[in-house]
Amino acid sequence: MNRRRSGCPINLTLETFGDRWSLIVLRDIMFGGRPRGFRSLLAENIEGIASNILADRLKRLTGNGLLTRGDDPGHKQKIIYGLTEKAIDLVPLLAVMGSWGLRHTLPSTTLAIRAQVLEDGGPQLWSAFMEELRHIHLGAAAPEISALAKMQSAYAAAIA
Amino acid sequence: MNRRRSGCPINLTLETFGDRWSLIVLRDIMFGGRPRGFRSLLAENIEGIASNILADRLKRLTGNGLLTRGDDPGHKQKIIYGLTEKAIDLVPLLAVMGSWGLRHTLPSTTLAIRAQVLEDGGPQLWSAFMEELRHIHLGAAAPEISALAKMQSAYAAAIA
DNA sequence: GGAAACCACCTCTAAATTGCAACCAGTCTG
DNA sequence: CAGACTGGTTGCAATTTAGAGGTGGTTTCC
Repeated sequence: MNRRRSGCPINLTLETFGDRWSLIVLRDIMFGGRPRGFRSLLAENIEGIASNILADRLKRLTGNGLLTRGDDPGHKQKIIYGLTEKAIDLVPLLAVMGSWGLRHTLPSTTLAIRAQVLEDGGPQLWSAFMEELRHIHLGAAAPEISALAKMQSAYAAAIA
Repeated sequence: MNRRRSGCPINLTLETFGDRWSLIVLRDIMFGGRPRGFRSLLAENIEGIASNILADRLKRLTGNGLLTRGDDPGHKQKIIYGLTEKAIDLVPLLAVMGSWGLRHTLPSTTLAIRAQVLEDGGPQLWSAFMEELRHIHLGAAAPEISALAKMQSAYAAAIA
């Protein structure tokens, strides 16, 4: 039972996912384009997260209402992690973090593309992306614009 | 020499201040209304930061170009920490974090006011706040609108 | 039907970080 | 010149992290 350090909303947000890995895990699920299993999250994470850290964060994030744990109908043992509305509501935060990183750090050109698309698209694209995530993770209707597709094509264009 | 985990802008941002205390320290200097000294930051921090942690974070943030260390002309020993442009550029991030905290955590009513004012004011008020911070910390001209004054009066109104 | 691959973690260990309380030397104030 | 104030530092215990390897069960392939 960890009592809260203070009732400041910024502090409470920080207490929820203000460590070096939680947002990385959320980012991977968010931009991964589908709900994800443990192995795929572990293998495809570019920062090389350790399996015990990943297990711990998935547990915490699920406990804090940011992730859902679902069964895979085709595999009794497999667990599928999906985003909740609370996590989807982090899209603006991730977008703003990406923008700051673009301006004040030296990101690799290919990995910067996603952040650049979100910055250029602005709040309107963020909303479309959130709709898309509700479609993917919560079963809502598919939106007209696919932010993920925009990022994909921007990435493909940059490589060519 | 810690080499970076990846070139993703979100990750790089996280590596810069993605721990439980860095943003708390920045928040205190940002909303404190003036450049701040060590003792004042230590004594007025509501989360009860420890002095060694504060010293470490001030060192790191200064090293990362987010804070400036200035002398106090009236006290040879005193050091005044101020924000750099890089840190002032975090206003949107803090605002968005505050908004998320308002919606998804249970902040105390008085401490939520600041976040609420920033949310209601939107990007336009954020810009005014950033101008104000440039005035306070970088010696730029004073802006017409004072976001800090808005927060103050909203706070006063809420108490009455 | 047996082997190999895949599944979500768990265990162990060492290293790093955190939190706490006490302490310090120089500086200004009454 | 005593006491309060300055920005820290030191030592220590507890927690967290990182890395390597292992576990028990499931599904797939031949």
